[in-house]
Amino acid sequence: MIDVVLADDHPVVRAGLRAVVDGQPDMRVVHETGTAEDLLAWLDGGGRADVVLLDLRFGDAGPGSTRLGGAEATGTVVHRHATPVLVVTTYGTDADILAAVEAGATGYLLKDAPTEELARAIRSAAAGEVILGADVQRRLLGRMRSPGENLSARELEVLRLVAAGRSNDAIARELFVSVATVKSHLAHISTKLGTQSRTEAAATARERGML
Amino acid sequence: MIDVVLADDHPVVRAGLRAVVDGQPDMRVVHETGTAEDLLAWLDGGGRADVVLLDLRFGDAGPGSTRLGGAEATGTVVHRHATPVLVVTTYGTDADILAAVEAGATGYLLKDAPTEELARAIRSAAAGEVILGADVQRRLLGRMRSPGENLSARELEVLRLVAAGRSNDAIARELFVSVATVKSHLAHISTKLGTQSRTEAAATARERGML
DNA sequence: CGCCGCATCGTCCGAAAGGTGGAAAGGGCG
DNA sequence: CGCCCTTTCCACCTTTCGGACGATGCGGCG
Repeated sequence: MIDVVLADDHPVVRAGLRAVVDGQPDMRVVHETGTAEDLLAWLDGGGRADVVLLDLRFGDAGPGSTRLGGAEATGTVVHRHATPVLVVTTYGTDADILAAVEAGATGYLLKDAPTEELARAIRSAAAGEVILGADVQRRLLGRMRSPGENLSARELEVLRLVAAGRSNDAIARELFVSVATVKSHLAHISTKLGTQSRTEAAATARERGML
Repeated sequence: MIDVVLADDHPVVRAGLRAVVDGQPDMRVVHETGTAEDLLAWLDGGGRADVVLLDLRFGDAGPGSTRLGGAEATGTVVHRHATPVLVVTTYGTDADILAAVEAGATGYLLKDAPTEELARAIRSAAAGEVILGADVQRRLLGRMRSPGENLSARELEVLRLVAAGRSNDAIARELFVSVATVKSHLAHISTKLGTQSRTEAAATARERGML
């Protein structure tokens, strides 16, 4: 019997995951929670599980929230409790997936995966295997080819303003530097991202979840 | 007894909605589907329902897909079958909500709404009342102030490509028109959106969920 | 029928952005 | 101590954009 913990802040999705798990003869839900804190408290309090199903977008509500994110929760669960974490989320940007995998997630699935694939993934995770959905793997491979993300803090700052639609001049005034500096940063950014223009750089940044 | 139809392309979410509905003594699921076409076919074939729970992001997969979107499906269901549609979706941009409401949706909820609120919304929808979540109402009010979105189909097409980082020249070749036309469209777009540059227009478009 | 919105194209010109090739100052590291 | 990276800045030049006109044809609407 595989003991599963559900960690998702959407009640509906939680109910759906429960329905899938309960529909399998060889697994059951032993705990269900809507916050990362609660999940960790339960595990710290002696809770035992074979697999944790976790929404990566845990606590995504506000920018000022001090709540734990899905990636941090994943890392803590994996390292402190040696429990496999299967990340199940709705939309997956490249950065999301990478963050989950780097945090030690055992698997990554999108919520539109068929229930049968989900059940298989849970069994694999419980057995310690690393499972990534076919589309996820494709994304990761495409992602690896492009070196990306060696951007310095300053460059990222500039890139963010570019993606917000500011002109070089506006960015220069906002960062208290000259236009030449902004252009210089932008040139470096485009080199690192392999883009041809500011707009393309902004689009790429968004696509990779770097904003 | 309230007869409910589930229309969502995420199996997990569908299972969750079913669990919520089945947990209520006064309602039941009479049909469940993952595509808008199937939903319409079922209704056209004589299927009767008191409420349709529908994911707005129906068939959001590819740009080249000929599948029906959630908004179109909503409009068809409401007008052809006089059945209340309760839109339940994960992330709701202003444009999404507006599209749903304009298409005639009876209600709009986010998936992170508590199950009890969802059940209440279903009863309200079945009774013909229009129910919008508190946060949704707040968004709508803020949305009304900005004029926006009188963009023509062609202009939107151009805007999408701009947001994807294409140059005017690339867009012109992609749409089989001259660069002058692209610039003309772009000028109109910036006038309508009140933006000063292509990048700002792209940023605004994203913010308003027009992509 | 005229008017308006839409889509298409054109020219001209100035402004913005991008590319090239520097340079200088500071920090970190072997 | 040199070496590299980051950040800052400069000048020069080319490409691209954006604004300001105008012009055509089409379709809907009163």
